[in-house]
Amino acid sequence: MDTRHMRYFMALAETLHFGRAAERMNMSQPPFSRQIAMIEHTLGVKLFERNSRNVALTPAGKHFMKDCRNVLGQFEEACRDVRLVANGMKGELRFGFMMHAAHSVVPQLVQRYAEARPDVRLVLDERTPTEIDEMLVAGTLDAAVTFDCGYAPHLQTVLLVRERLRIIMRKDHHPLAAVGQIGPEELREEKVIAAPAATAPALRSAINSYFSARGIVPHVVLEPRLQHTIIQLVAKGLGVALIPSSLCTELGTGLMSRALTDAPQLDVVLRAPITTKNPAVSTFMEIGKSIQQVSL
Amino acid sequence: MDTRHMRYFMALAETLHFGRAAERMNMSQPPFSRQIAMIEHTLGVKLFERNSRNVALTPAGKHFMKDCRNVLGQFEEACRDVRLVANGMKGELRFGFMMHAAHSVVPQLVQRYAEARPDVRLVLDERTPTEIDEMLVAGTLDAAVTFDCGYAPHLQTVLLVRERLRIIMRKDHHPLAAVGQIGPEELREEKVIAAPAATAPALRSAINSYFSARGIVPHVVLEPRLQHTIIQLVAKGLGVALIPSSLCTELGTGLMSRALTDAPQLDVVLRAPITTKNPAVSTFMEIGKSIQQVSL
DNA sequence: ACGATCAATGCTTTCAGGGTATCAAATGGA
DNA sequence: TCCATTTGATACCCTGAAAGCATTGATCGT
Repeated sequence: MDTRHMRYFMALAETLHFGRAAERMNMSQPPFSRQIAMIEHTLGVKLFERNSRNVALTPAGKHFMKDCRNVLGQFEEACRDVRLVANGMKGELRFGFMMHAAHSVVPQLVQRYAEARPDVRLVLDERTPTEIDEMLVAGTLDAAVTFDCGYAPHLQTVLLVRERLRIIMRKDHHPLAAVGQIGPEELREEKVIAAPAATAPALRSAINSYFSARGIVPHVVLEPRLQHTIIQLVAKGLGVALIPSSLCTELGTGLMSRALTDAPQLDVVLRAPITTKNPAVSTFMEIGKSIQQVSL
Repeated sequence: MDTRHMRYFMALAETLHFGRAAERMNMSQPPFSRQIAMIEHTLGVKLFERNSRNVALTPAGKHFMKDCRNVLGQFEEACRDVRLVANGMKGELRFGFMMHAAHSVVPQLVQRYAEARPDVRLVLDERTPTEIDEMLVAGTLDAAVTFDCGYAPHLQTVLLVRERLRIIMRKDHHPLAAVGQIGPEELREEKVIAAPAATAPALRSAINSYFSARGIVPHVVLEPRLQHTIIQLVAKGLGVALIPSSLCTELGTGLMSRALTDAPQLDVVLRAPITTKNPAVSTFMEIGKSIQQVSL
C-alpha cells in the first residue's frame, strides 16, 4: 500500500465509476481496475460492492475514505511545508538576547519578524553576553542580540544601536547629584557597581577603559551579573553604575541618570553564524538591518 | 513522492548512515542513495547535509521528520482500522428502537454491545415501529428493536422478550379498580386510549383482536402516537390503556396496573436486514440472542 | 602515505504497473 | 424478445522506475 493506491481508491470512492475514476487518474480503465483489486487484496478487505453495472462503497470502504482523506491531506501538507521551511517561511528560530537589549531593539525586532514570518516559531532565550557567544558557536542559538565584542570571524554582524553609557545614582546622592559635568575624575572616590567581565566582557571593558584612559582605577565594590540587580543596588545607595542609555528610561522614582563627558559607546549588534543552515535567519538579519539606528 | 519515499527518508533520518538505513529497508546502499537524492530533487529541498564522511539533517529535514512520522503513523493506522471495520471491531452501527423497548431490553443490549465492541459507535435512534420498518428496508438503520409484525422475509429476527399486555388505570377508577378479573367484557363500556395502527400496527392489532375475539368493539377515544403520552392521558382520567408489562414498573403514583384475563402477548424482537453489509451487525444480533428471555 | 570507510556513479536487470484488445454481464429501448 | 450499449474484468504485451553489482572518489585516522 502507498499513497498512490489511496488516491486511486479515493478517485473511485468519489466517482463510483471505474472509467471516470481511471480518467481522473490519467490512465485507462483496465489497469485501474487491477489496482483497485490489488488494494482490496493486500488489505484483505472488500472496499466496494460491485457488479458489471453498479459500484458502491462497503461500510469498511466508507470508513477508509475518511481516513484516506485525512492521510492524503497531511501528506500533501508535509510536502508543502518542507518547502516552506527550506525557504524560511516556516519552522523555528532560536533567538538569544541580553537583558540590556530587552527594552530597546528586541521588542521591535521580534514584532516585525513575527509579522513578516508568522509561521516561524520564535524561541526567545534571555542570556548573558558570554553565554550568547558560546551558544552561537555551539549552534544552540540561530541568532542573538548582544554587545559587539570585536573579532568574530565565524559570525555575521548587523549593527543595531550605538549606545552611550550614562551614569545612574540616587537623586539624593552627595556630592554627585549637584556636579555639573561628570567624568572619570568626579567618580574617582565613588563606589561603582558593574557586571563582571566574565558575564559582559564588552560592557565591563568599556567601563574599565573609560577610567584607565585617565589613569584612574574605578572602585568597583559589587559585581552582580544581572543588570536588573545593579539598578536595584544603586537604588539602595550602595554605589553608582554606568549603564546603557536605553535602560535609563525606566528608572525608579528614587533614581536619576546623567550624561558622562566623553561617554563610552557600546555597539548593540545582531549576530548569527555565517554557516547557519537555518533559512529563517536571513530575513531575521534583514529586518535587523532595517531597524538600524546609530544613536538613541 | 510516496509513503515509501517517506520511509526511506525516515530510515536515513534516524540512522544518519546510508549503509545502515539501506539495510533497514532491505536493499543495498547505491539505490538507496539514489532514492534519497530523488526525494530531495522532487521536493526541491536539501534534507541532509552530507559529505563522504558525515550525514546530518538540515532544519528542513528535521521538520520533515516530524511530519513524516505523523503521516506514516496515520497511514498505518488507516490500513489497520479498515481491517477492524471489516471485522466489525470498529465503525458505526445505527440502531433504532421503539419507546416500548427503551425501558426493558434496550439498555442491556446497548451496554453489553458497547462492552464487547467499544470502538463501534452506536448511533441510537428512537422511532415508532412503522418508521423502524421503513428505515430497515431503506438501509437507514442497521438493526432495530420493535414488535414482531409477522412476515418479513428480508429481515433476520431474534426474539428478545415476549410481553403480556396489562391494563393501566387511575387508582380511583370506578368501577374497574374494584373488579377482580378484567377482560374484554369488563372493558366494554370503558374509554380506551391506544396508539394508532399507522404508528404501531402490531400493538394495535393485538389490542383490537383481544376485543374482537369476544365480539366486542373497543371504545377508542384517543390515539396518541407516543406511549409516554398515553400514560399521561390515563393519569388525567381520560380513559384506560393496554400497555406492555415492562412499561408498568414506572407508573406515576396515581396509576395502577392490573393483569388481563387471557392477556394478549407481543413479541419484542431484534431485527436487521439479511443483506446487511455492516459487519458490526452480526455480533449485535448474537448479543441479542444471548439476552433472550421469553417471559418478563 | 596508506588503508579503511562511506557516499556517489555507471551499468545491467527485473518486475510493478501501464496500455491495447477483448470478454462477459447487465440494462434498456425497439 | 433481442440487440445495442454500458461497464467492469481478463489476457497479453511493453515500458520504465527502481533494485543489484561493481567501481569510483573523497575523507579521516594511523
